[in-house]
Amino acid sequence: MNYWLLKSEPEAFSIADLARRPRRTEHWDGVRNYQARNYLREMRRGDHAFFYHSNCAVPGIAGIVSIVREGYPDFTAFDPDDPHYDPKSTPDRPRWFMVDVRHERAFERIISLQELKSFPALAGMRLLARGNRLSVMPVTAAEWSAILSLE
DNA sequence: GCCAACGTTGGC
DNA sequence: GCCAACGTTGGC
Repeated sequence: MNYWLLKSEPEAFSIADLARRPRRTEHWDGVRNYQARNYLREMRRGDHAFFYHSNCAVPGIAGIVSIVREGYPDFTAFDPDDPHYDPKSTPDRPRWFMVDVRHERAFERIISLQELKSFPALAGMRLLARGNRLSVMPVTAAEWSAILSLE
């Protein structure tokens, strides 16, 4: 099993929103960055991911989701009315992909970015790299368990 | 709201 | 293929 981190602005879609979806499952759409897209396509059913809240009062990790459907074309790219519309992505030649994620659990508290930064075991974490803007990224098994120990 | 960092676009 | 201009991300 591999580990990942997925960013979302909670004002747009939070971990609580995911918990309220039917079967606590939703597609993870709107990724429009090639590196992030490639990571989405590497995800396998049963992989786990942290749900990270970005661009909000207390940015940090809010809980855990699992991958329940592997990469398939992101249909929001085909919709001219969608904010993530991309005319260069077509059903015949889809450029962007998404996965389906299921809510596993929300943490009792947000493990804040500030706290992650202060934890030496996480010094090399991709999320904390200078200037990092990726919204989908891998997490190592060591980082995963270190973060769980902070909970 | 500011702005640093980064990715993408497009002229050449 | 270079690189300036532009748009976006996301912490603060």
